[in-house]
Amino acid sequence: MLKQTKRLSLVEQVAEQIESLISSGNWPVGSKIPAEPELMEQLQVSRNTLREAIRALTHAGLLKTRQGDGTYVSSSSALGPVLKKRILRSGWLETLEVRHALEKEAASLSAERRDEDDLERMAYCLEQSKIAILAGEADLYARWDVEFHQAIFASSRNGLLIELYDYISDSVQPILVDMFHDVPFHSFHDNHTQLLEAIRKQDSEMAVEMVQQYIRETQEHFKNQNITGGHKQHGEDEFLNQIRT
Amino acid sequence: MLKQTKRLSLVEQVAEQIESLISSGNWPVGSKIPAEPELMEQLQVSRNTLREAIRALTHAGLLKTRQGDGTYVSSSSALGPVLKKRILRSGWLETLEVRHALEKEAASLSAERRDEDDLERMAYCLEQSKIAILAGEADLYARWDVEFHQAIFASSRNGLLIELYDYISDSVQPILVDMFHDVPFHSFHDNHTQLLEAIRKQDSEMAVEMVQQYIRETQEHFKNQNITGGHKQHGEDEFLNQIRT
DNA sequence: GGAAATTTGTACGTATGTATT
DNA sequence: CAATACATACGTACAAATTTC
Repeated sequence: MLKQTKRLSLVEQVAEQIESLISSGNWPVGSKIPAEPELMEQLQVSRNTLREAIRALTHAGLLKTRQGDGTYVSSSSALGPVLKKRILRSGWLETLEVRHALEKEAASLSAERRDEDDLERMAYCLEQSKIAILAGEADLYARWDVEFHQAIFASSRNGLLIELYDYISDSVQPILVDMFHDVPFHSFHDNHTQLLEAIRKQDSEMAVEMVQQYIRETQEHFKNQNITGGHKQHGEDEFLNQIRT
Repeated sequence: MLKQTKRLSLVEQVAEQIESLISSGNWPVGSKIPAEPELMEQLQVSRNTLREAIRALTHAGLLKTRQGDGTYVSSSSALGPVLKKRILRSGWLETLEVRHALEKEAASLSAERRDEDDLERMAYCLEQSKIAILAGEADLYARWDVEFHQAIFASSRNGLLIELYDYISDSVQPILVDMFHDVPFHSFHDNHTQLLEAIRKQDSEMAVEMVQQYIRETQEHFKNQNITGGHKQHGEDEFLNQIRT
C-alpha cells in the first residue's frame, strides 16, 4: 500500500536544506537564523512553504521561534528532543535501567577499543573529580563524573551508543546530582578508579562488574529515598527552556 | 516575575490534539484522517494553521500525505521514525551493539520480574520455533524468534526499554533474517532454551551469559561474511576495530 | 510611548495529482 | 478514454500580536 514518492515535496526539500545547515554547523546551536523574507529570497519559495518547513523543524525540536524576536537553533539533532520527550513519560527507574544497559555495553567495548589518548582523558577526569572531592564541591564533582563517563563512551567508538547516552544522561542528571549529596563520593571514586584500571588492562568482564557495582549503589539510594514517580517534577519548567539545550 | 508564556501557539495546539487522537487510538495506524475542510471546521482554525500542524506531524513521521488522495496515519509514536532515521546513518555493527546492550538488560530484568504467564508465553514461542525448524521454514522460525525476544522484553516491565528495542530491532531485522540461512537453527534454539531456563530459575547472571553466547555467534557470522556495515562508509572502521578482538 | 522588526494567523486563488464516474 | 470531483501543494496579500530599541 505504501508507495515511495519519487519527488520530495517542496516543503520537505526546504526542511532538508535547513536541517543540513544545522547539522553541518553552518547554523550553530543558539544562533539566530535569517528572517522569513530573507529566507524566502534565498530559497526562492513562498512564505507558506517556508513557514511549513520551519514549523516542521520547530515541532521536531531543532528550532525555537519567538514571536517578535526571531527563530533560533535549539538542537543539532532531532533524536535528542524526541527521546527526551519520551523519557518524560517514564519513571526514573525505567530511564536509569536503560542508561545502565548502555553503560555496561560502553564499558565492555571501551575495554576492547580504547587507545592511549582515551585512557589519558579518563585518568584526567578522575584526577579532577578527586580534587573536587577534597574541595568538597559536589557540583564540580558531578561535572567531572559526567565527563569521565562520556570519555568511556567516546572510546566505545559507537556513535549511536554515544548519542543515546548523551540524551538519556541529560534527563537523569538532576536525580544523580541530588544523589551525590547523600552518598559518599569516595565510594564512587574508588569504584571508578578500578573501572579505569579494568579498561586499561582490557578486561571487559571486570569493567562490566565495576559498572554493576556502582549501579547497585545507585539503586540502593533509590530504595532508601523511596522515589516512585516520573520525571514530572523537572518537566514542567519546559516553558522557560532556554534557546540552548 | 510574571514570566510564563501562558499559551502555546495555535498550530502546536492543533498538532497536540491530532497527536493525542493518534496515540489514543481514535485514529489507528493506516487509517485516513478527515480532509482539510472538515478538520478546519472541527478544529475551528484556518487552512494554513491546520496545514502547518499536519506538516509538522508528517515531518515527524506520524502522518503521510498523498496529494489527490488524502492523509493517513503511519505511526503512533514519534520516537520510532526518528530513531529509524538515525539508525540509517549507522553501521550494522553499531546498531547491533546497542541492540545487544538492551537484550542483556532485558534478560537480566526478566529473570527478576517475570511471572508464570511470561514463562508460558516464552515457552510457547520456543515450541513454535522448534516446529518451524523441523519444517525447515526459515521465515517462520525468524518470526517466532522475534516473538520470543519480545516476550522477554515484555517481562522486563520497562516500557522505555521495550519501545527502544522494538524500533532498533525492526531496523536490524533484515540482516538477522539473512543470517538464519547460514547459521544452524538448532544452535540458537538450544541456547534460547537455556536462556528460558535461566529466566525461570530467576538466575540473572546465567540469563545474561546465555544472551552473550548467541551474541558471540552473531558476531562470528559477521566476521565470516565480511560485512562492512550499514549504509555508510564509516561503518567499516567500527568493523575493523571489532576484527582486532 | 512609539516605531521598527519579526513571527502569527487568516483569506483566497491557482496548480497538480488521484480516484471515480 | 475522457470528464468530473475531490484532495493536497503552492503562492500572494493583509491584518494582528509580540519583542526590541
